[in-house]
Amino acid sequence: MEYKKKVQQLIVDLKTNYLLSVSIDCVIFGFHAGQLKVLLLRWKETDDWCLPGGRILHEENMDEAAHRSLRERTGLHEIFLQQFHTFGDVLRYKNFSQQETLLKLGLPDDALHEFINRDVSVGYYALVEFAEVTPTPDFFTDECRWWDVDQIPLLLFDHNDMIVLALKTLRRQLTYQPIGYNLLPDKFTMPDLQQLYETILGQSLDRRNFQKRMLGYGILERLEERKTGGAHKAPYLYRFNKENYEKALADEILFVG
Amino acid sequence: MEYKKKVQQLIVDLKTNYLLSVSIDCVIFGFHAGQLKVLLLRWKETDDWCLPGGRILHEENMDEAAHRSLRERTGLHEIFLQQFHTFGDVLRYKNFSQQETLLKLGLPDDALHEFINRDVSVGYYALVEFAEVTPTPDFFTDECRWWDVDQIPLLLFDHNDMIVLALKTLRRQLTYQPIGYNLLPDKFTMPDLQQLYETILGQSLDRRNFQKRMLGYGILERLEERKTGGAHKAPYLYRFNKENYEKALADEILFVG
DNA sequence: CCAAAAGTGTTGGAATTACACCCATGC
DNA sequence: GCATGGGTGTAATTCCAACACTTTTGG
Repeated sequence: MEYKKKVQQLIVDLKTNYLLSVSIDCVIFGFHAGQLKVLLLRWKETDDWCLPGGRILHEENMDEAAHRSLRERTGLHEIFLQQFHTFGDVLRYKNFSQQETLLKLGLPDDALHEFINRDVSVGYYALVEFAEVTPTPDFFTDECRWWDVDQIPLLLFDHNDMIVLALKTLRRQLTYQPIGYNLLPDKFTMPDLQQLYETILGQSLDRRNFQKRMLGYGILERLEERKTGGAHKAPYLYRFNKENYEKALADEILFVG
Repeated sequence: MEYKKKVQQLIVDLKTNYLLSVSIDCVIFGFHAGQLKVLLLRWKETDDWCLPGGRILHEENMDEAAHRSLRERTGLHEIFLQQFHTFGDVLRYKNFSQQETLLKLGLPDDALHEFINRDVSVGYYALVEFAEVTPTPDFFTDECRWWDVDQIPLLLFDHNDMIVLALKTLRRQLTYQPIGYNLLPDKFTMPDLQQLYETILGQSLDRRNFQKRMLGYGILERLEERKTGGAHKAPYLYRFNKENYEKALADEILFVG
């Protein structure tokens, strides 16, 4: 069988070209229609969803491996990517019927230990611009799509835990670093930015105070243009001042919270 | 040669019983005489120092592996231990002459790739009570001792980077979580606690404001006793209220900063 | 009795929160 | 013209930082 052969080949490839015992999992956050979203993959022939992941080549930095995996799943090149935790429990492989999966992949039972080892997995989270992503499944999956962060189903392995912790880390980061450069389009309105913050934090903020605060950090440039087409008063458009934005990222000032 | 044989045995042991490609490094902080200290190991027959580390057994949770390593190096059982970053650059193995090391260990050149692989390393930091530690070298080292955190020499691998980042993480943690339970003896004075904070933060704090703040969090219990024997006015002794302390740890309130 | 450390409260300023009115646009 | 959302400033409060005097103890 052609397919079976390909899987065997893949396993050999994994064993020879990649670091053993370590994998990478990515929580890719996007923002659309007032909702924070996460990109998930569905395993072939199943209803089982999981996070996109990858492995590390022998001569490759771990961060580069994460970027590479992300590129493959989203088509994006320059993305904000950050390690948030490394998961090393033996029991990570819950919610997963190995037998069943092997069956579906058309593999013999004894391929089991070749296929799913006990790995340590390094969790990264990424912030990407929703509209620019082209979700792309990999060899083992046949669907890749966005899920609302508050409607995630039961995932394979410990991937639900990963999303929870990634979100927690993101919220914390929001309190000492600016966020938005990687989640919003180039030009955006103040209400857009506020909605992003509110969505991530899960609470509403005062419009006027929020604006004062954001402008106070000097990371925003107001453009001459306004956003037209809305049913109401046209809001100004803003753009991030990349230089000051980077400076704020480095300084780790207290932001919101 | 007896020694050589033992090394070969160790390598076999590593390859069969432990996860490949993943290691653990621990930055163990202690506090003594107004100084923050880190526990370092010196490689046999060299002046090369490095952090204590370990590896993960196949059926062992990563956190347990870290605890086990720590137990072996310090003799301590219940320690505060926290993962802070995972280091995955290919160039982690700087400041390290493999040739030289193999020579000193009395191993042939071709043992090189068996011995030092390119690993991903998970960094943990620990907070321990200085007085209760019994520093213990391992097989590859013949000295284990405390170093002042601001007098660390050039270490093997990327271990200097690890200490810097561990300290940075510790300082950040100090701003949203209480610290002290694992670094101070059971009973301590307010000036003791303040000195700890000042040492970690690297800055002096106002005595009165500090006390107000700490008492405000309700994590301290003042005892009837006072610390006698000092040349001056006897300060009160305090003890952490474990329950409230744990609650504060979980709540992640804003503390100092 | 003097030096050195510890105990304790108050006050002023800065930062944060709360809050209200006017303006533009599409229907 | 009206409903909806966007733009803007001020007053009240809270939080934090600065600060000084008294007490105890050993020498």
